[in-house]
Amino acid sequence: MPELPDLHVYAKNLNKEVVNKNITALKMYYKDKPSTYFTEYFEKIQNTKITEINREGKELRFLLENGNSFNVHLMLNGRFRIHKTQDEGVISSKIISLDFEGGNTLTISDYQDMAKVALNAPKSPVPDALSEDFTFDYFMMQVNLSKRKNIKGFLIDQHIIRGIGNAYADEILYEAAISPESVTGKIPGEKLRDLYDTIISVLNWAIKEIENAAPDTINKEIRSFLKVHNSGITQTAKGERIFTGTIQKKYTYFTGSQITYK
DNA sequence: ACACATGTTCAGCG
DNA sequence: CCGCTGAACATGTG
Repeated sequence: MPELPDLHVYAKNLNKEVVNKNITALKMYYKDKPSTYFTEYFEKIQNTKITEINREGKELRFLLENGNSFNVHLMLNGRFRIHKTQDEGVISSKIISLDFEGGNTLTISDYQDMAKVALNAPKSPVPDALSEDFTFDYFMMQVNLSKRKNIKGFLIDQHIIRGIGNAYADEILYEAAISPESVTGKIPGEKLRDLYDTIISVLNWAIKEIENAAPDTINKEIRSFLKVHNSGITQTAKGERIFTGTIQKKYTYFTGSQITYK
């Protein structure tokens, strides 16, 4: 559920809660895996400290004082919680927990069991949408490699750009006035420049909105400020009627003011 | 009570 | 090879 802006805020707030506290115990709750599968995790994550939590695409990377790291991907329904260690029994669908000195525990839970943890994951070569590596030249190179691809499919493809999901793809395309049914290679050059700039501005705008609405959150879904991808409204602030439909297998919100290039 | 919400991987088709 | 489609995962929130 969370996308780049949500995860950005979660990472910032998790830093405030768990950095520089000794990890006294690691607990892993995976089913269908022998306990030896996780021996390495226990060796490398316990009795050290988290020094920094960074967001990379839709994952958070936890850097440890002993030089190791682990990545967390929440997938559709994963959730971070911080609670008293003694309250672990009331949390259901646990994936992994880290107990900290002082009596708090960070738990990642997921009722679908899809959230992923990866020890010492290699850095992805694909640029994050808000990283310096995501340049206009890179963006145009990828456009030229995917000329026949649907533009919404292009934006949410994590092998092209990391971090954009279903909701923000709709917001970006609305703001850039490009229909989600457009074909990437048919969009004119100046609109591609707009689109590139809009990706960055919409994501940064959303981070600010979420920080204002929920300054300390590590798991809330703030979506009510979205201009089109919003089930609570039937028209935009400009009075455009909002249509919905399935595009690229994803439930999509759009308006008639967005131009289709195909 | 019920609509709505999301990401990834893999197999298969044209 | 490229791009699209469906299946599977399963329940919380308002």
